[in-house]
Parts: sequence; structure tokens; C-alpha cells
Amino acid sequence: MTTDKRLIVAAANLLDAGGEEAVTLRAVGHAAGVSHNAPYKHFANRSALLAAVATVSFSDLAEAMAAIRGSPRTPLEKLTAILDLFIDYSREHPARYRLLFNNPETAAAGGELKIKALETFDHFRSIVQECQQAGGLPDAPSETLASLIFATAHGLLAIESNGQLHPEKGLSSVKASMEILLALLTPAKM
Amino acid sequence: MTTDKRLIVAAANLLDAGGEEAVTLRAVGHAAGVSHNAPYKHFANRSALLAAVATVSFSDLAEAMAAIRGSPRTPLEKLTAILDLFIDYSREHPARYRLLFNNPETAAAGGELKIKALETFDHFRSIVQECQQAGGLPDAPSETLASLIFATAHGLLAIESNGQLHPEKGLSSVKASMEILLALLTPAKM
DNA sequence: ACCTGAACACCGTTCAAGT
DNA sequence: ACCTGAACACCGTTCAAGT
Repeated sequence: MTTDKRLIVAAANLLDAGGEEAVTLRAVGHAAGVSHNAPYKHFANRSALLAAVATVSFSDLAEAMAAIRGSPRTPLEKLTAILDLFIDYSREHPARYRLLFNNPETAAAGGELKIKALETFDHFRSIVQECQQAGGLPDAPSETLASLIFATAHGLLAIESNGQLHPEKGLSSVKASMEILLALLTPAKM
Repeated sequence: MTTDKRLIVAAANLLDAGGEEAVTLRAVGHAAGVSHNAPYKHFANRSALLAAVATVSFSDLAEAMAAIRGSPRTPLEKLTAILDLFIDYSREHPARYRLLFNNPETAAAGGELKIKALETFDHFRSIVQECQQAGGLPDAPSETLASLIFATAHGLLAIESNGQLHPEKGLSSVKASMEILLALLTPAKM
């Protein structure tokens, strides 16, 4: 594996294991078997290395979403699956989730990172559109509705981690709340 | 003004002006007219100082929400007003907003900070409940519904700042999307 | 009780130099 | 082309000392 890939992997592992503050260039270099400033030969600075981690992470997410999108399930099952994927990802990789969806620098990025992020969102939007065509979601621009649903999941995860979402019997509060939202949004069958 | 208050004000100003990274104890001390480690005589460490900033910020927010809650408006007008307050706050004080609603340390805090945060949320929940009683929102536990609406606003602000929310003609996208959500949630008049 | 200045460990970044 | 080690500026934190 080339040094730049090893640096990205090392940074991602440190991020998952110890949060963003644990991703020091010294630790990354050491984990990749190079000196503490070898990263500068591959990335402009620490932010650029984190952006590279975000880019590959978005790629992985987009790939998993594409698999769900192409699977033989009903649109509503796909929507539930993709929401679960997203929610599980945030629980299993909280610091990386923060880097992807809660980081001003990631947000301000352009280039490949932005493209991968938009790709990820488009898989989600497409599944929402399938649900609309199947009559399971109301008739609004799919992008607007997808933003709303995605934003709600994202926001619920945030307030859950803020301890402001009271747990409900057994079930994940976020998943339960998303089911309530989808139920409320489902057009009345005539 | 006592030194501890001056330190909190200085930290809040630095936060608003330059983001969290600008809140160094050296800069805070200098702005408050004391040495770079005088803060340690009033706060356990940098995190504790930021927690104090969060606490007074939540207090201010709760006060503004209480004013809306007690104003002579219809429940739906109050809900719109409180959502606008929240959205405007995030735009005018982005770094402070992040500290309040997007910070793992704030989330993990207890004590007065937690109390003030819950107080803020309860004003919101109460107005949602008023809307439900007026028939403008569906019949679900007010806490659950309030969490959903709050989470959606929070999430929309996040994806807007992530550049994933396309602007709509003139209006704030977040405010427009929230109106769509409320319209979709409004029970059909029979 | 409240504050200061020196000191320590750590970090991002730069630079001159090595192969 | 790729890497290393020393160095610099900056930061959070601690400590001994001052009033």
C-alpha cells in the first residue's frame, strides 16, 4: 500500500478510536511507519488529510447505499434500510460521522470530497423518489422531501447524543422517531 | 463586573468573532485584563469555561423563548416565531450555536448547563403542545413531536451549512422547508 | 482569596539536509 | 521523488511565588 493510503487508513483508525483530537500528525506518521512530518509530502496539512479521510468514507457510504438502492426490496423497505445504515454508522463511528456531517471544514470543501458527498445524498434522494412514486410519501420535490427526512434523522441523532431524546422501550429512539415521522408523512389511503 | 463574568464575556466574544479555535486561554485572559492563567482560578480548565459560556447562552435563549411563549399570539405563530429565533441564532452566532447544540462535551455535561438546556427545550415543547391542542399538529406525545420538529430544524441547518440544501427563491431554505414540514404535519381539516 | 511569570509537554508547521 | 531531524511558534496546564 502506498504511503498516502497508509496515512489515510492510520488517520481513520485514530479518528474512530480516539476522536478528532487523537488524530495528530505525529500519531498518524508513527502508525503509518513514517516520521511525524512525512504527511506533508502527501497532504498540504492536517485538514487536507482529514478531508481525504472524509472522501474515502463518503465513498464507502455511497457504495453501501448503492447496494441498498439496487436490492430487490420495496421502496419503503429500502428507505428504512438506508436510514438504519445511516443511524448505525453514526453509532459505530461517531467521530467519523462528525467529520462527515458536522464539520465546517468538510462543509466548506469542494473538489472530490464535495462530489462524493453529493453522490451519497443522491442515493438517498433517489430512494425517497421511489417511495413517492409508490405512493408511500407525499408529492413534493424529491430533493426537498429527501432533505427534510435526512435532516430529521441527522437532527435526531444530534439531540439524542445531546441527551435530549428520551429513550423508548427497547427500540432505538431515533429509529422509532423516524418511523413516526414516516407514518405522519404517509398520505392517507383513499 | 467580577473577573469570572468578564472571562465568560471575553470567551463568548472570541467565540463569536473567531470560532472555537480562537478561544485560547491566553486570548481570553488578555481580553479580560488578566494573565493567561488567571482563568484557572475561576474555572477548572478550558472546557469548564466553554461550559460556562454555554450555560449563559442557554439562559439567554430560554429567556427569549419564554417571551415568545407568553406573547399574545396564536400557537402556530408562536411556533413559527420560536423556529425563526432558533434559525436566526444559528446564523448570527454559528460557533456558539455549534457549542450549544453540536458539541460532545456540552452534550455530556450535567449540572446547571444540563438544566438550562432542558429548560430551553421545554419552552419549545410547550408551544408544540399548544399547537396540538389548537388542532394545528397531529396527536402524538408532545415531547416526541417536539423532538421531531426541533431535530428537523437542527438537521436542516446542518445540511444547509454543508451546502447540501439548495437555496429557494429569496426565502431562507431552512424556513421554507420547515413550513413544508409543518404543512405536511397539519392534520387534514374535516 | 486572587493573581503572576516561568516552566513543561504537546502540537502543527517549516526548513535544511539526506538518499 | 520521498523522507528525516531540528527548530519555531503556539497552546493547555502546573507550580512556586507574590499581595
